[in-house]
Amino acid sequence: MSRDDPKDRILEAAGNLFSEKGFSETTVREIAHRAGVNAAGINYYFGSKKHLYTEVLRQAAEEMAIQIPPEQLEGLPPAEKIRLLIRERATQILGGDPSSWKKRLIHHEIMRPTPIGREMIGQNARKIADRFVKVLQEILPESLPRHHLYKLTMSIFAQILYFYDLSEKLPWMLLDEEDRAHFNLDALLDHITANCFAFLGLEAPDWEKRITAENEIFELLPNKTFSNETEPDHLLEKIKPR
Amino acid sequence: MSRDDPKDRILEAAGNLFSEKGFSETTVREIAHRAGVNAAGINYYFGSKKHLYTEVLRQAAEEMAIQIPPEQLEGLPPAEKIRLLIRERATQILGGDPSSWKKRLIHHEIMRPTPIGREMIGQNARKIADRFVKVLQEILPESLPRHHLYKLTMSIFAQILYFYDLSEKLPWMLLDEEDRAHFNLDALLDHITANCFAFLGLEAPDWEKRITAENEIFELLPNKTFSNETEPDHLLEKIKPR
DNA sequence: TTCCTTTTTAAACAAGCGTTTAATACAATT
DNA sequence: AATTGTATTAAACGCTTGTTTAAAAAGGAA
Repeated sequence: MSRDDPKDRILEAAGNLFSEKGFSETTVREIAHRAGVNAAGINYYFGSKKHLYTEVLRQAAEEMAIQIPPEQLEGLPPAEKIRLLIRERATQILGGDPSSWKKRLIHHEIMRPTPIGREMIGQNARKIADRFVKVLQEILPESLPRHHLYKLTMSIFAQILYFYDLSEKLPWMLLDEEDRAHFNLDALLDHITANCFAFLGLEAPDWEKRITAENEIFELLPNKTFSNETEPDHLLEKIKPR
Repeated sequence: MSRDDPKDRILEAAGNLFSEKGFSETTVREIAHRAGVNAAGINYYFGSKKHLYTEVLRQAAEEMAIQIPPEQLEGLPPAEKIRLLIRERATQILGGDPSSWKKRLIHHEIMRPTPIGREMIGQNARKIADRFVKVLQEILPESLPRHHLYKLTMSIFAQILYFYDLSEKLPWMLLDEEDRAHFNLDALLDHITANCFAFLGLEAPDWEKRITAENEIFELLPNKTFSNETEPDHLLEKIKPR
């Protein structure tokens, strides 16, 4: 991971460009230029543009696969498990280092899959969804058909992904500066959770009290930058580096 | 709109290809071939590939702008207004002719805007969102900050868009053939509405009774293929223990 | 040094792109 | 039938793409 290894420089440049403009809009010459290497170097190190993309995508998927260890959830009341899972996903996608290209790339692949990433993302999404469904089954009556659980899970994913997507568009969506400040990670997480809980007929837990307890768990996640002591980061600032 | 007018044939072919593969992945030669004209014909009729795209996009946006006339909403209880608005959006995006490229193209532009379509879509989305917010304001206490209304509106949009997106991915998401059958327009609309109502603390209306009344309104919308003979899902009744 | 391998580069390559050109075919009007 | 304006086409243009080539540079080991 050294800064002057050309291979790493290429990966870094490619990750940023691919995540911003997609595969086919990004040219190898552009990547090479940003990485400070000759265009031929990309084929020298990675064989082809496609191989480079798969490698970049692999790295991104790796980071996205990090999750709360199942043992941490053992024993908790189901309602809190749900909240933690929602928070895990939201933190994974809405939180963390906003300048990291890995989140953007995954989001890119979800929204418009390339043949290269389709399967990789699909399997991953399926696994995460099943984790939600399993917890939901603990709460809801056995008799409830499974598709209801999937729908609710999809609703949660939808909101997380869409709010991420929206953060770039807030300037024209919400003109009011003050309103925009309320679209930060914490607020959105609470909103999504409240939405889910209301749907399930659960009492909304006392957030403030929970948050300190949760943070003990989230400390363990390497990716976390979930701050609740500082004034919450404004999503807008966090996302668009340029 | 005659079938043998080359201009219309180009528009039709371009609409399909653009909506499937996006702007830059689609070549003018491909469009020309599918339209049965010479590649030069595209520039002859539309000036350039970009001009063709804007024209195609304009047609798509036109269809998407069709909405329930505001007079139809006058006098209805706010809860029903919301349900109608949700239904309007869901029908617009999830319903109708699935083979029509117009929905796909708009969805494409929302998910990954091109410079050409960004503003067009943005203004439209803003208008629709404000319509939701205005109705929500009738229900909720004055004191409630506006950003809550926007968040809820975004949640509704998120679910509609995501479920549309998901429909292509269901084969790997839900392996079970039977489960998949429950992801139809009616079921999803009920799910989204129930979700919204639960969040607002509203009683879920009696769907069956409402649906006949609604259809009188939806008859007026040209785009509708909303079937109410199928058994609607009583998601809320089954779930809500409160 | 010399020799051999690895890294880096400028240049060229073939293919595909959107677009232009100029010649042709068509249709209607005179 | 000749003319005029429109529609259509094959061919070519200029440019960019990803990739290859072959030569130069760099780096160690002997």
